[in-house]
Amino acid sequence: MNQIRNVKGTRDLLEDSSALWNVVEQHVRATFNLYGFGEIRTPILEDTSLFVRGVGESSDIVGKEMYTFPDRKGRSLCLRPESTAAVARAYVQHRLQDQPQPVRLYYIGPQFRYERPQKGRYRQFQQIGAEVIGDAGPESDAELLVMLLRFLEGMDFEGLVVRLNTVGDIESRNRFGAALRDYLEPHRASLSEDSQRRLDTNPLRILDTKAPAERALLEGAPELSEFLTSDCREHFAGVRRLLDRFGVRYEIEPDLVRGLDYYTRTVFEIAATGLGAQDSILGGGRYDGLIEQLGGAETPGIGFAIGQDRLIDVLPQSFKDRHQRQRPVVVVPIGLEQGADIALDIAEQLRTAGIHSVAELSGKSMKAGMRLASKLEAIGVVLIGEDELAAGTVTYKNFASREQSSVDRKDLAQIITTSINRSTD
RNA sequence: GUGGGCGUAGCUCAAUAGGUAGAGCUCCUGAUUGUGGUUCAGGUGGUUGGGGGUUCAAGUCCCCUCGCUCACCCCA
Repeated sequence: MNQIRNVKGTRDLLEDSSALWNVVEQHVRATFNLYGFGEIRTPILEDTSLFVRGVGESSDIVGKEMYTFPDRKGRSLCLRPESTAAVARAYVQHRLQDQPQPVRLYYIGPQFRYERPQKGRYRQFQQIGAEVIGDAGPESDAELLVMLLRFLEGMDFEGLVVRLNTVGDIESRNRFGAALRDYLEPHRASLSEDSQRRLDTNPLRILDTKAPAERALLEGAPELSEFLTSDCREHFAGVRRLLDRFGVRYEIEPDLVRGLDYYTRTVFEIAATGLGAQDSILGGGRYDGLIEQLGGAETPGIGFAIGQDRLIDVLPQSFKDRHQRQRPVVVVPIGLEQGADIALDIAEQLRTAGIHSVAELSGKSMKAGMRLASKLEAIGVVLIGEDELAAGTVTYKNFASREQSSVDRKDLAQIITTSINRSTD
């Protein structure tokens, strides 16, 4: 019989890693709240047309990577491939324009894309994202990046550089797209199949090609920066001025264009080393036309998404060390009739005092209990046998010092607490 | 979707020119009846990813298939 296993491109996070995920998520909530962001939780299942309209038909995500299927009544649904479009949908649907603007939201949740898995790329992956909707100024762009860096630095990341670019507004993009098409059209035959298709659907995307021949050809191509409207130039200059003011390190990358069609003006990403080919840990940008595209009023917005799986892959060791899991006290009964009951009583008493504790319930030998305690890396064990039971005491053994003493049951929690505090000083 | 590498115990790996599967770690038990983590002894655990073929004989050779992994592509 063949074993049932997890679906390709998904994974189980066992205790060791899920603890780390939780720590990161706590750090997200703490930091983002500090900047006035509230959490939004949107469904994993959405109407397929949300992404067709929001992310764009010419994008690879919508074109070939979505988990799309008809439900029992034939409606086309999909597992969300990203969350910005869903947040924008919620903004329109719940009339969040009637809230004080801009609205600041963050989310943490799984996303799904049907791709060939590899290092740092999964079919179910987790994104941490934040969106600022309803403010068009460069201040929002800068503030978002400042928050992002505070978040990363809070986890001991060092030397990260933001890769920054502007792709202009719709008008700039259309003018540039036309010029790029005119330039490349004579060379159409020498372009890759993908690039030929993009020449018709979205010429901008050809800019980030890696094919050497195409890169060479692009050397002489018109540049996006020459087609920016004065508003777009001003906006980008504003973003840069503010980033300088806040000491954010960035590099301008003129060829940075992102794969989602909704991006306008500011786009950015941060890469990390140690991730192989999938080295981008986060990406984002402005999407001033998205809300309108989804049926709302003309409303600007900007956001980013962090790949949590990748982030955790490169999490600095010092941060992990600071968040090791709590070590328990193990309560071991010795040859008692109702040993498990009594062990549970004591463990429960310790928990009331806030001490992480585990009762040994197997009823095996005391040795087995002691072994369990060291497997669990316990800070100590509470032993209780006939003598202790009769005297109303227990024996507490501190594993670090190897000292043990007989203490009254009512004093146990207090004694353990002070011994913990002493060792962490 | 395309290409490379790899599938032997829970994990990391052995197995001479095809000869009937083994080690370390983990886990469990024990080393005079109430003391772990070290040490020692013993034990659990595999239809060698699956199917077919060649052969007296296949983990080993051939074919198919599945899975894992890395890269392209794309992106987080």
